[in-house]
Amino acid sequence: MPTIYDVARRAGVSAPTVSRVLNGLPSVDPVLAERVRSAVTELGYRRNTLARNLRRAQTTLWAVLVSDVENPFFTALVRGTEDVARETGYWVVLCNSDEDLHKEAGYLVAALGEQVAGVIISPASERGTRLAPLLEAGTPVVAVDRKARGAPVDTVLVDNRAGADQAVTHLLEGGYERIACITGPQRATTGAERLAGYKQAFRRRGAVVDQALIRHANFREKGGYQAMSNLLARDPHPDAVFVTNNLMTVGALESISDRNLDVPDDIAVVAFDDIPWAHLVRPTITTVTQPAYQIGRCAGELLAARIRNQAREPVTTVLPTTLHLRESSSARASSRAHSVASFHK
Amino acid sequence: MPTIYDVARRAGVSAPTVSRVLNGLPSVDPVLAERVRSAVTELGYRRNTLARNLRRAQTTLWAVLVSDVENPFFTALVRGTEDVARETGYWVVLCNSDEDLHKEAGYLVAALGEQVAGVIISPASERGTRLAPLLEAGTPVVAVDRKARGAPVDTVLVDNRAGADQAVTHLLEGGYERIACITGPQRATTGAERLAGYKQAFRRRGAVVDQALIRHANFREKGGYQAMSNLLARDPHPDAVFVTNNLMTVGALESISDRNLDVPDDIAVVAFDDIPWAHLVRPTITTVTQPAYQIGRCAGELLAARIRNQAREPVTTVLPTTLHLRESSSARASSRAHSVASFHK
DNA sequence: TTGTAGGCGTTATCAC
DNA sequence: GTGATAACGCCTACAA
Repeated sequence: MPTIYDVARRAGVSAPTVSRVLNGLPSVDPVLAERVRSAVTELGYRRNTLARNLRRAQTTLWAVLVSDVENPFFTALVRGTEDVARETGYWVVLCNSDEDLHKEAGYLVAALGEQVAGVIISPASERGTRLAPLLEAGTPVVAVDRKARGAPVDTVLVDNRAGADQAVTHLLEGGYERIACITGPQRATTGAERLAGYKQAFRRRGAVVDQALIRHANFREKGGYQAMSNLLARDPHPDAVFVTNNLMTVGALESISDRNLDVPDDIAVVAFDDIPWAHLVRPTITTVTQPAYQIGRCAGELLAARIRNQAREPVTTVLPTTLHLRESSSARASSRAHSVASFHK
Repeated sequence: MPTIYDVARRAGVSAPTVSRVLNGLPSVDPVLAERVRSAVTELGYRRNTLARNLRRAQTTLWAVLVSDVENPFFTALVRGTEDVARETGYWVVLCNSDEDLHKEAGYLVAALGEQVAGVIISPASERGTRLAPLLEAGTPVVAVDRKARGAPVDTVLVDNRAGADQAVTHLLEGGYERIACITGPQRATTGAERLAGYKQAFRRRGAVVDQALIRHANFREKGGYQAMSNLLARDPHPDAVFVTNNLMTVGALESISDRNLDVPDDIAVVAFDDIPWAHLVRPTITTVTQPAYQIGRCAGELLAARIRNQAREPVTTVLPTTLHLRESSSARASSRAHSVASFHK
């Protein structure tokens, strides 16, 4: 494997000059630069990234720490980040915290050790996620999807409260009365804020929130299933449910199906997050969708900007959600004929 | 940031001894080892991975190059690999070739430059994917999901031909006659082998393959949609279709739905790959499922084994597929009453 | 079992 | 604008 010295010898220059050409520094004689470039191609020289990393005390890696790689929301998000990374010359290391603070902590330690150029993280916990060591070491960090407390970092979110409020208001206006909420772990801000939006919708209409209809689960299919089963065991059971993420919704729908209940006749469903291939699911599901890919892109751009300028004040970008009305939440039987019609375009 | 020398000084030993303790080498006096360990914790020392990488001329990264990060098959596969990587002390760098040979080539060059410890790849092309430079540099490579020609590498596959044969035989036995096939790009072995299995099913029954019912698409939803639309424009249109991957199946189902055709009454559907949340889709889809997570684990284990022993002969592991009979392929009207019953458990 | 010496390939610093 | 020199932090001989 040729080194920078082999190139230098062949081009008749010194090693630092080769380095300058390789890094595109302007202060090099064009003639020498050209000699260097041809020497590089002749020898088939490739820069040793490892040596470069050591010398510069930094890699060209971004660590993206998501809560669940198998959740399509995060996959789409990562795709957005990945595209920005490619455009700006970075690699994306994808890590999966599994909503597990220990696993997450392990990855954060590793990211620090590898001296990654930056970290994008959906914190497993608002308070429990320890970003301080990274920040103290000067590693740029962007929080995504969820807030991180006590750490002034760039953040990309959606307006969870407003999105949830809109979804639940839609149910209230449809005539539903016993509207349950299946939300995520309390330590994640998404779980908390979507629950807050749920409550807000009631309050604005002067309605009372029934705490007995609120469940906290783990953002997974299984958690959604259990929470829904638990809710359906009540008498009377809820006539509608707002589920705060996509995977829990799948579980909730299974539970409803297992009891041979009909959506929306027996129970209406509105979900936060997109359900991939929602158009193939019957009935189709009303959702609050987030611009996942855009969130990832935005986080990537903020990270790239912070790497360029460490001093900049941290910013928080809030992207909008969209309520997609579909069959699972059509208005109650009394007024359904009218409402359903309006859902067909 | 303390270095190995700071630790050495504090522990009253030399730097190499610290290194030995850190790397768990046995030839260290237990007393000294203990002194080193406490010095490490007292100083909050963390090994500089970059320097280590340079010295060892290797990283602790695995590059996993998949054809489509947003395809749940690959996501599940990556989870399997990731788990093995964690168990063996590696990081997974996830790269997305997007079935694009140029993008793939770019990542392969980068992997070489970063001196990753190993590469797991689902080659975008049987012949076009250039693994030679990696292999010449001594980088362990495992091909996954698809074969790579001209490169003797460990490989993890499923029996695509048998799986496809089984699926199509099922349709033939159900009384379907004009069975179309939507398969992937010819350069990917999965596309070719599943098509071969389709043809094999016909031949074994002495039936004739109608080339006009075969379409090649890009393994994406859109490709499946277009191919299906094209097939449905025929008169008479096919009475069944075998689609060779999950995303194309989604597209095909959309196309069928757009024409207001009924599955399986107007056209039966059998898909290769699992459809996530297949149980929520109506009608439920008959699928040939692959053990995606296991494939990923297996690839990870082969990679770890090859890193330990470069000399070992390359092996190919073939995992089985499973045909899941569901509603979308129940036997034709003439005999449906009987067959449907057998599908309900 | 432990320490000494040297180098991995690059880039930063400083003269010139 | 260019080159000599040193250093990044670690690990692997080899010698003791």
